[in-house]
Parts: sequence; structure tokens; C-alpha cells
Amino acid sequence: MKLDPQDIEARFRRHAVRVTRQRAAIYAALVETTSHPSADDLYRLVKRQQPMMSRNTVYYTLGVLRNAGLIREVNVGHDMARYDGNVSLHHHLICLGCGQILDVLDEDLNRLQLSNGQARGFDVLRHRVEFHGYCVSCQQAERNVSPRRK
Amino acid sequence: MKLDPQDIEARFRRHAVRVTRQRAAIYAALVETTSHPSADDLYRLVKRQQPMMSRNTVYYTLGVLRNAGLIREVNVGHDMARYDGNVSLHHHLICLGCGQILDVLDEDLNRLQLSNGQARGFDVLRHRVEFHGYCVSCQQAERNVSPRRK
DNA sequence: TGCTATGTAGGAATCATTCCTGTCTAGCAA
DNA sequence: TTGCTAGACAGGAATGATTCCTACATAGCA
Ligand SMILES: [Mn+2]
Ligand SMILES: [Mn+2]
Ligand SMILES: [Zn+2]
Ligand SMILES: [Zn+2]
Repeated sequence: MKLDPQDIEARFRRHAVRVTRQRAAIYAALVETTSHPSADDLYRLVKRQQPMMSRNTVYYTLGVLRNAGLIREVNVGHDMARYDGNVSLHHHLICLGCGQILDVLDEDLNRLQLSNGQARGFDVLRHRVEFHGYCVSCQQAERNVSPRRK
Repeated sequence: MKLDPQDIEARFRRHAVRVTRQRAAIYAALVETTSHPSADDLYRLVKRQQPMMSRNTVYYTLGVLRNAGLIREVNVGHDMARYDGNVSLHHHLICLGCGQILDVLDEDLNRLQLSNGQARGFDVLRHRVEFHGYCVSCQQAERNVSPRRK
């Protein structure tokens, strides 16, 4: 989704986040993609427009935006952290081959909850569902290497 | 669950894993706890019985056992990897305060699957459900610091 | 317009994990 | 039972994503 600078500024102010050129660029990049980029992906992307951008600013800004609730962090295994500009409730479908992350929008998944017995007194704030498998092109790539499915 | 050395040896042989003193100790520690320890937790634990044990051996062994399907890796955020000696299908309840991980056994969660439209051609091999919240003692600890819920 | 709390750049530090290397040994076959 | 060899082990070095530190810059406010 394309965002103009006024929208970004308004969102930042609504969440008490100071408006800077660096933050606007990082946030815009994140909202305008569906690829769930890593901090370093964003660093390289934004550095093209702002060559002085430091890697530290990307990490710091992602922390600020996350704490403000403007973005989400998505964790896949122990690879680099991935970020999501879409904060509406949704889940993910992850390719074990190439690492791509696709959104899964499913109200039934959003409504999952533990029974009282299962929750063991926890105050459960949220849940996460991940589906893991191989995307179409990774399935084909594997077929080229070994004749049959692993 | 308590395992005797013969059981461990039999399981290793069934999965074509070479039997060594180090591996048996690491695997036994993992199966006999429900705490989902990290590699370093296991290192410190097993080092008490085998002072020569190297941290590298723990990592190497955990990799071997994981590839053999004898243990699972559980990832919580980007903290250290956590390991699980229980490979039967189940999910997890995680405390955001102290990091403890409890098992969730629920056949309905085990059966979740994506519709064809949602799967986008993926070959989906498995899924994971995590519930995040605060355990009883972390809820109390927080109450001691600030008068009301965050 | 000036003050000050906050943000930024750049470099150093951290630390879980992986890599490397020289022994050692489990498992197999003669 | 013995000897061979692929694989395992210990210890230390290297890696790399992330965090920490510090001096300078600036957003937001009065
Ligand atoms: Mn998403
Ligand atoms: Mn478990
Ligand atoms: Zn793929
Ligand atoms: Zn807790």
C-alpha cells in the first residue's frame, strides 16, 4: 500500500513517535512491501535514498516503531528478525527453502484460544500460527536435484 | 520421563545415530525434563557428569538428534534456541516475562490446515501454534512493581 | 528563536552459534 | 579379536546479527 508523507506524519504523531526523515523512509518501505524484510534488507533499501543512513538507526527505529505498535516483528527460526508493516491480526505461511513469508488471513485462526485448563493461569495476550512448507519454485528446484520428493 | 541406557541406545540405533556417552547424556537430559532447555542449559547440566564435555559437542549433537527426528527445536522470538525431547505433535504456551515454555496438547490445534486457496501452491509440511502471555508468578511480579496492569 | 530531550552516525563490543583442526573412537569387516 | 576409517570430540578461533557507546545534530515545544 502506497502512503504519502502526510499519512506517515499523522500516524507517527498519533502514536507519539517523533517525525524524522529516516523514520519516515523506513516505515514507508515497510508498509509498501509485502515481503516481511529483515533489518538489513531495509537498511540496504533505504540507504539508496539516504546514503548517510546508519544500520544502527534502522535497528533503533524498528524498535521505536515496534514499541509504538506501528509495526510487528516476525520471527522465523533463528534467522534474522523480519518485520511486518501490517499490524492487523493475521498469520504466516513460510517457505523452508527460500525463506519467503506470505500472509494468511483467516478469521478462524484469529479466534483460536486455550481452554481454562490448558491456560494454567496464564494471562494470554496473543497467539501466533505459522505454516511451514515449500513454495512452488522451491518444490521445482528440489525436483531438479533429486528425482523424487525427499 | 525416565529412560534407561538400553532404551536410549535402541532409539539411537533405530535412527542410525552412533551411540556415544556424550550423546546419551544430552538426549537423556532433554527427554527427562519438560523445561525446553537451551543448548547452554544442557551444556551446564551435562557438564556436571562429564566435565570434559565441550559446548561444541552439545551444539553438534543437538544438530544430529534434530536431523534424526529424535528431538525438536523450539524457537521463541530471537532468544537462544530451545530444545524439546518430546517429538509428538503438540504446541506451546510461552511466558513473555520469564521465558518458560509449557506444552499444549490439543487435537484440534494439531489438525489445523490451510484451504487450497490459502496455501498458494505450497507443500505444507507442518504448522506451529504458540500462545504468548504472562504466567501466574510473572503476573504477580508485575503487580508488585506497578499498581495496575500495563 | 533557543533549549533540551531525543535521534543519528559510526565504530566498538557482545555473544550465541558455527567453523576449523588435530586427536579419538564406534561400528564394521576380516 | 583386531585394525580401519568415517564420523565424533575438545578446544579455540571466527562469524555475524544485534546492541552498546559517544559525540554531534535536530524535532518539538515554550
Ligand atoms: Mn504479515
Ligand atoms: Mn514441548
Ligand atoms: Zn521457496
Ligand atoms: Zn513467567
